[in-house]
Amino acid sequence: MTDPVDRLLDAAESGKSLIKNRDILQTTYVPATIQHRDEEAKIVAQSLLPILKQSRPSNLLVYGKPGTGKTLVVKKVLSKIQERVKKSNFPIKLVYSNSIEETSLSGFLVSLGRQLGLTAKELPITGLALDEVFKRVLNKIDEGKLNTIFVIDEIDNLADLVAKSGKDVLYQLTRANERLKQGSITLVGISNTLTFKEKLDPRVISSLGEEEVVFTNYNPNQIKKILEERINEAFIDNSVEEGALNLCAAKAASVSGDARRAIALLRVAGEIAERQQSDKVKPKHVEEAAKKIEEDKEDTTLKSYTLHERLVMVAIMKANGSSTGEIYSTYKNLCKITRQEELTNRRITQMLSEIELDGLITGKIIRQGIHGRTKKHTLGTSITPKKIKKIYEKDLILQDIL
DNA sequence: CCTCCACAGGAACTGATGGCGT
DNA sequence: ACGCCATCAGTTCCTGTGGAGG
Repeated sequence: MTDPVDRLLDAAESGKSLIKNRDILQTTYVPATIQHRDEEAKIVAQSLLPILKQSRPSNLLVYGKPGTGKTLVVKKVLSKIQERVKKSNFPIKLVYSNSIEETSLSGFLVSLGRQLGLTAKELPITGLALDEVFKRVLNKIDEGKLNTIFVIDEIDNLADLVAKSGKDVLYQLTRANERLKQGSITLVGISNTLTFKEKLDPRVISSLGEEEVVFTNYNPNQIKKILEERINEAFIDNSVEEGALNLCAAKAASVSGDARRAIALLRVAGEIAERQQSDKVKPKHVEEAAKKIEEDKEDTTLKSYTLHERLVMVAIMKANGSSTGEIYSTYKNLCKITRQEELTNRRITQMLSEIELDGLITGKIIRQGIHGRTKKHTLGTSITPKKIKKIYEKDLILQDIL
């Protein structure tokens, strides 16, 4: 009469684990060599040579779709340069920031400052004028005679923030060297789109785009090779079926050529296979993994929604396939039942397009002549009413309307 | 051919929040 | 204590639009 938990743990203990080194399957893991990217790595290194020679800061722009290894290559090259330069009296300070994680310009600048060693006291998250934050960051560099390399990932996002606020932080960054008596700033911008330049101030382009590197998409064969290398290191021998490997590569390549996705898919498939006590990772595990990743993503976005976003989701669920106007009145009804103050039409329209961006619903503009123009909103195929109910059933306010 | 519907979606504003500097 | 500066969710006001129906 064993406890079910014990039984589960016993099984897990005695069961073979297919994965021998989990870290290698993390997408943040930097492999010893980055395959198929020698050319690009060389260009990156080349354009950063001036720093190594201590002559002058030089900026660089890197393009490539997500999962093409651009960030990895840049990090790799930079850490090599840093290594070489360590012994000299010209140390380099690496600062990496991913703009997608920052919702505001000051947040971005503060994260740069923090990495330079400014404490919360010296550089508070909020309360300071942008110019003041900028000044403090520059002071730190000046005082410490720091030679900094700012790696700005997803720089497109930052460019959007700049455009929205009208504060030309990027321009100031490119010109900051003129304000520094000691130390220097080198910028490495990483962008997902080739067209993002159009969004930038031409003065920024001229100094930031001195050098450019383009990372092309991986093709299925390259993805397969990348996966093979990781499999060799992370899995025990002969534990991934050829068919599963091919499916991983094919799935990732067909969507985007995104190697990160392929690796994530492989990892989850491996975990599923282990849990099922399978002795090998099989194609069906990959299928299940793809489904699970998708569902997990949906669940977390659904959970991240605010009360009114949730109300809108429920409204769409109740009036699946109807127009903005109909959804709005359904939503207003729900507000009445739950005794919430209703938001304006405009805000709901905006929420609808935000939810669409999250991929949970699809909107289709339809024109009905004299009956005007509207958008029909439909739940995504994998977003069932059942799923929404399950996730929101714990929400006390929503209980009555589910 | 013109009109006019039912919204889409941009822009500018508001008010709360929050912490700094003096 | 008070003003300043920035962010954020939300509001107000607005202009734009393709085609069915007259």
